[in-house]
Amino acid sequence: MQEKINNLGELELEVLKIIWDIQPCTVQKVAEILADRNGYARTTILTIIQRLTQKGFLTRSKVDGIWHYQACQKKNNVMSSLLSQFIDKVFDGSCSGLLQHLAPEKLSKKELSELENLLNKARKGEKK
Amino acid sequence: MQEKINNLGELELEVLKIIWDIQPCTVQKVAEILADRNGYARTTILTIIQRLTQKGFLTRSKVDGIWHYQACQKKNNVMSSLLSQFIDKVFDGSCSGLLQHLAPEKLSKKELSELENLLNKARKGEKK
DNA sequence: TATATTAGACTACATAAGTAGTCTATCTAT
DNA sequence: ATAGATAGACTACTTATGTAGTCTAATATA
Repeated sequence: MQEKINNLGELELEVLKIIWDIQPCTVQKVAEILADRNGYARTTILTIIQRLTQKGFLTRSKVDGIWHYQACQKKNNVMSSLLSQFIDKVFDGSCSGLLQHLAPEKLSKKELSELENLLNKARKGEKK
Repeated sequence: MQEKINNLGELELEVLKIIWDIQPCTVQKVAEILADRNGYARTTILTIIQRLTQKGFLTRSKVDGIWHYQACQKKNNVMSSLLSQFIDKVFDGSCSGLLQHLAPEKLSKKELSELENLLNKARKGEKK
């Protein structure tokens, strides 16, 4: 169902996340946020956004002479895809492997109930 | 507790995994396995193993004039570290995020019981 | 011993990603 | 109209990683 997302660097992902939150938005806006957080130069963010656009993660439209960007892939899809690729690469596709390395003592209450939820959902669809 | 492992490429990890399995071993041995699987040149694997050694993942000792390699970091530690970094980077450190993206319908029976196990362990240590 | 094979060091080249500078076209305000 | 500020295109440099070749030393074999 999902396409391979092998080509998404760390900063690129960070920028993409910001855009998911505040889209539609300008380079300027994203740059401000990231400059505050990490002191990146404006043109660094510009470049990243340009690359994200090329790679098909963003679209843009001009409003009053300024480009406004929007994500054109759903956050959930991208996240799921990243996760499944990670599981493939690190745990040879086995969720087991991953699960064994999730430190139980680090899970919060909220996470615990999510876990329970996941388990229930899975049990339900089980049978076979 | 664990050091950052930011510097481990995909092929490097693949090689490291093989070495965890068959160590102590020679470049030759690893190269054979990977040549079969993916047609890599012998020297490609040599290079990867050299880099892994530099990066502190492997040690070597000469036996009859030939280098034998061994991992010097535990597989479990490396895996955990990779996972936690991934969670940091993709899900902003939240296991929740990850859990929500684990597709329940993809979990096998074995994985289900592991999940249950994890949940129990966590519940036990909960209280606070 | 001359030759073929093997192992390893070193070099090299490509691509992706991080990072940012320069230059140019606007736009805005004096 | 001119000067400073803004936005964007382009270029550039760096490091990590994938990929593999060349050259040399050592070993085995004919």
